[in-house]
Amino acid sequence: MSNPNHHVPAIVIGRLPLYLRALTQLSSEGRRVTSSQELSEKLGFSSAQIRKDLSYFGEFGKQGTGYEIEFLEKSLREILQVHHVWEMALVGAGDLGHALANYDGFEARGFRIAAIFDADPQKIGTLMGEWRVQPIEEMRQMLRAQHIHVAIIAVPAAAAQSVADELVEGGVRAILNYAPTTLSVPPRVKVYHIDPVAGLQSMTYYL
Amino acid sequence: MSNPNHHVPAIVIGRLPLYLRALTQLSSEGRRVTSSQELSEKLGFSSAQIRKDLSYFGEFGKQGTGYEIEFLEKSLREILQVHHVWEMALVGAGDLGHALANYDGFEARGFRIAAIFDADPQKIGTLMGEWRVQPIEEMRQMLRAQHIHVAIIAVPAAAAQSVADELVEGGVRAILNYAPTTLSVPPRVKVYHIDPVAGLQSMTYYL
DNA sequence: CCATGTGAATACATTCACAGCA
DNA sequence: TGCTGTGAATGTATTCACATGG
Repeated sequence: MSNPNHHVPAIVIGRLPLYLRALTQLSSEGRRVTSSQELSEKLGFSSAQIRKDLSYFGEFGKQGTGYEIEFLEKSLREILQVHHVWEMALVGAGDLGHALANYDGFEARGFRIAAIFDADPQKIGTLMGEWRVQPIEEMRQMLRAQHIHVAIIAVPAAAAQSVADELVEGGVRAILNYAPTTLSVPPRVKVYHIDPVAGLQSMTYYL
Repeated sequence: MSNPNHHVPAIVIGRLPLYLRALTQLSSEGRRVTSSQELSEKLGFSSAQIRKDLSYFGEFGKQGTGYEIEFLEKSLREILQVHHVWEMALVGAGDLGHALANYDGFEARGFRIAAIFDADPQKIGTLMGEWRVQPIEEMRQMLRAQHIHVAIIAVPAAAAQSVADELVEGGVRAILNYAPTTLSVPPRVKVYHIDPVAGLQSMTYYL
């Protein structure tokens, strides 16, 4: 199947960033060509799965040879739309917000923090990394003015839903949610939830 | 199926922490009883799925009534083995490590940081939250001495694999990995990987 | 000959729909 | 009656295995 106009399962989309990450690592090691077999070993998915996943989007490999790393990397970046950089709003200037503001891994992978917001008057106007913390009251209009469509929620659980509502009002369509609570948003808005404790709990089951 | 000695799919285990989180929220609101329907609305899974997931472990509800929240909460905590608190090692005293050290959401959900390690001589001996940063050279024996089986990796990608190797040597069997790289560990060791950028990339696909 | 790309087969997960019981 | 618990039915995902072509 090489018709890109076909429905691609969400679970496949979720693996593409991992393929991309592995390819970037390989190319940083100076490698030029790889195979579904090698990626399989690095990532822990079967080689057949990798080939099938890629086949949803076209034919990227050469039979008998494998995949040209740079080409596949570029293709995946375009598929995931991270060939250009997305400006993000970061909401929450606590410890987590601070760590995210200082994280240097965003830009190379397609994201950049454009503004930081918080509700606490004590924090507004202070510097966090290279940004000055903005009042959340101004968030909606700034999102609109700067055409920001991606945001990170790093506020306590109790505040997360109202922040999400504001983000949606401001035109945000992708939310990375660090608050340990389920958000309700319109269907056009995507939410990716990060809950480290849930991850830990699902491991202790096996201990 | 009410025989607990049956194989439970990993995907089911992964949802239990979310059920638990929702139940804790409900009970903190003073609620005593809930239903698969209500949990379904709060969490976005179908009610049939919630009932079937729970049925792997026994019968927790009353027909015609629903689930007694406190009882189901307690049962899930026991299934996930978070009815007692796990001591954790945190490796990496950077910004992320700092945020994790100050995070107050671990303890109520079954985890506590017991020690923080770093390789940077500048950081060793300094205070981070309530902990003094320990040299990574001493990590292995401290893990053994304190019977620590759970750890968090919050170091740069380049250092993550060697940290993981040390953790495994020290007897750790569950690793929460924040480094953007795949770890290779023996099969008895569980790894839960957190990659916020991968989450963002899987959302921008849809924008 | 080697590794891709892919239909077909298998395995797994979710939903349906209803019997059974408070 | 109302909601659980669960076999059966359906729907999805993964793996198999091989034709294809560099």
